[in-house]
Amino acid sequence: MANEEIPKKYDWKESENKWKEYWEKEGVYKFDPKANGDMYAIDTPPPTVSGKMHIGHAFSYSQQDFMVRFNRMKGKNIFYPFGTDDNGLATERLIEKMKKVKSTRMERKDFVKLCLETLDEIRPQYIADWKHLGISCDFSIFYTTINEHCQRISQKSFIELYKMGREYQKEAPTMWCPECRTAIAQVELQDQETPSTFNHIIFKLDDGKELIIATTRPELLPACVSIFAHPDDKRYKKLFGKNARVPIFGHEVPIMASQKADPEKGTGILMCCTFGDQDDIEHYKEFNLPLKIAITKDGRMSEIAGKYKDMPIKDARKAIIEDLKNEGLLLKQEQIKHTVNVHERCGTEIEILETKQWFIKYLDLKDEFKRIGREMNWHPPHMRHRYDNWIDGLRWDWCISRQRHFGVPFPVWYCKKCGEVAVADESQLPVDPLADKPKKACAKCKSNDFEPEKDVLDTWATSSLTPQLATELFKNNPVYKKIYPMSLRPQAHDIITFWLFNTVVKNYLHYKSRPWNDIAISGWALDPHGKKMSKSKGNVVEPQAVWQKYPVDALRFWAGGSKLGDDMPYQEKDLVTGVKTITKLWNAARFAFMHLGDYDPVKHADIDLEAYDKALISKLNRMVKSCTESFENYEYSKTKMETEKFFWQDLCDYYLEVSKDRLYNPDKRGENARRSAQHALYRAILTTVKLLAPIMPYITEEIYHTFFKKHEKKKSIHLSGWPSYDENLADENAEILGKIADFTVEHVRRAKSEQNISLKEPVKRVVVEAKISEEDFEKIKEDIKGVTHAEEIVFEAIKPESKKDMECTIDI
RNA sequence: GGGCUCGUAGUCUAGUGGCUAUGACGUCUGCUUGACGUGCAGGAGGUCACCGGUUCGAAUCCGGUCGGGCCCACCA
Repeated sequence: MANEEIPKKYDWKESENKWKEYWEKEGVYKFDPKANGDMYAIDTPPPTVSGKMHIGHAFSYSQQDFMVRFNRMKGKNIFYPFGTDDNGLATERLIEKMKKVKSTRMERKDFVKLCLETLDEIRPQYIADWKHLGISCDFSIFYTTINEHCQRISQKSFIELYKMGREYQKEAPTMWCPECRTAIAQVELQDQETPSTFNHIIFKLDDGKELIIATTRPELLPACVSIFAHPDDKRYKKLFGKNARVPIFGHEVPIMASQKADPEKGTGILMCCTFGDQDDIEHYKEFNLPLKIAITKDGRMSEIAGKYKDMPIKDARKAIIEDLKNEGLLLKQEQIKHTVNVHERCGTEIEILETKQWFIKYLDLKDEFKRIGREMNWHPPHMRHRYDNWIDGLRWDWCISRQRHFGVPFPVWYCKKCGEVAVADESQLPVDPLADKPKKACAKCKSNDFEPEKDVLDTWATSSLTPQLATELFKNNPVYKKIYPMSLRPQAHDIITFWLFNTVVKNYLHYKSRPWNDIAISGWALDPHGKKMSKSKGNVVEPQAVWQKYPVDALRFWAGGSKLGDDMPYQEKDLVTGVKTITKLWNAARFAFMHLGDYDPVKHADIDLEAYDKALISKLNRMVKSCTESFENYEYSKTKMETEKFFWQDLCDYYLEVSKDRLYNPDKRGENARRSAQHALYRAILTTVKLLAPIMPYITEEIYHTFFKKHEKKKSIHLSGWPSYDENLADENAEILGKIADFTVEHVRRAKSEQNISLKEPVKRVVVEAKISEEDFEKIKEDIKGVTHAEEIVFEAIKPESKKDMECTIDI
């Protein structure tokens, strides 16, 4: 391109649209199953299609993309699929709202169909945000966690684990959300601090004596089945074996001893209800207590609550407290704050109900899961502790059935005659038992009369299969074997216990192997004050609004500023810095090419370099080495920092200024001096742009095409190869000379600044003292003279034994 | 209560034993330097949370204290 055609300003909006389209049209990120090079396969997190991309997504997806782009430039064969997560409650709610329907009033098949159709409509717009962010996925390797492909894999997984004996169905106390009316798993619990009242309630003994029990949940009184105190508690020892009468409800319950009772807590004596908490379940099992259910699946009082029947839990609590007061059975009330478990989707306090559910048995495998955890490389390493910590705290088998309408159906029927479980045949997957029939008669009694399972699978039972959902798209291709285990699982730290752990579980159960080699855990984007963003606080920043105002590259540049795993405050000023860097890159490249003229990197490859240029190339070469190492270690922020510093300080502030004399005045300095500068400029700008390409894909592509493509010939900078370290370019001596030159320039600049005079003003005399030979100094003398506009430069050698290394005196 | 993690100029941040503690933003003073004023040059600004220890030497290692964050547990 001729100089006059190069625009003075970089138009980022135009550039973004142009390259986004070009990358797609040219298949720059297309996976090639036949390509050479080591495989680098990414288990891309499928974002929930029912939401909008938020700044946290922009943050963490940018970070994973840096690493992918680096590996692509390194020549690896990139398998980078994209999926959307549209399974589960979030989608169900969205479709109900959008289409004004109630899923429960529709046939499951019809509702699922409506979901799939609606999702197909809204998905392209949603994915467009990810494309705009510059994520270099091959978007044609695509799955949605609810489509037929995924349903088939998910159901197949269920069938396999069932046949292995890892899945069982059981009537058991289960965590239940009365709002969503479904069983949930331990991982879906969330803590919430809630104000509550500690009620001291009077129970009567046979002999008329009173027993004071403190509880926050008096509505569970009808479900009270026993009373416990610590075996050594002197206050209650004599009561063991006796009965107490439950106030209002009047039934008698035994008073027993339990190690779990804490004499220090409350009144030291507690009531056991079926069920209020974990301990109740354990007491229920240990003492073989009766089952009294006070709460129904929709969060109301059951029949045993008598006159409180059908009341919502909280109303019943109030009414019972009122009645206790009236009967003089409420001794006192204390206001307390305590944390309760709520359902993470809806914030409703969970209940423990006895229901029939499907479970994956895995508590016996804790050590194996931890072993697999140690087999993988965690970045940063300490994130593995969260994983171990979670496994240590696991107390429930994985409940995988949900009493919902939308999701992957259980491929299961029950024989009406004998109750035997019939699982679907693999050939009929995906299957909906509500509409389809088993292929064979009942294995036990040969009956053909079946009852379908209505429940759907937990959404995590499917999303824990993302390595399979993606790789099985290439099941019939020889490359299939090379993709698994995948190279990388990138994700944020909040779902280590959900997605990451569950994926390890499924992959272990199916293959006894780890799903990935590396794990990269991103942090969160925080508000400018380091606080978590949330809609209720009103401090949410939308990436769509950001890239209206700033280039996407600037947003990614910000995301590249934090170490992997660290949270990062979002500050608009960081975007401004990004914009400045983009402008500076554009201008520096423009400057370089204004002066490159007929320079040809191939034809002029054997140029005899000037000392100052050798210094630059040597430094650049060292930087390539350390940037590569940083990237290989997932430390993209180090690469960014180092490159940025080199570019801004070494290259722009010093090199470009020093080289001007040679570029503008070839008559004075000679043809070789000019060619040498051209060579250094070409290499330095190209290398810098390549090092920043993973972080800022748009501006670097623009610069590559505008200036370098005619020489470099690759169709994209992102396929142009990562710069390689060349030992032969290391030149320690040249770097020392470079340092002396820069030191001198700095001193002259300071002297001029102190005198408030322009940098282009000449100075009379500069005396440089350094520990080099006169001969070596001659190699940089003209460069120093050119940039400082010194009329006279005098050199004095410092003796090797002297303490100081260099000195500079200026005579203005 | 347990695990992990962090505490560095007004703000964000680099730095895991060794020159005068890094960079950016902000601030102050200059400079219309033939790429860029979205720029250039220069300056001011820090008891590296606190206490103690190891060491010739500590922001960095060890112990403790205080404070923030995340996860888990408890929820009588």
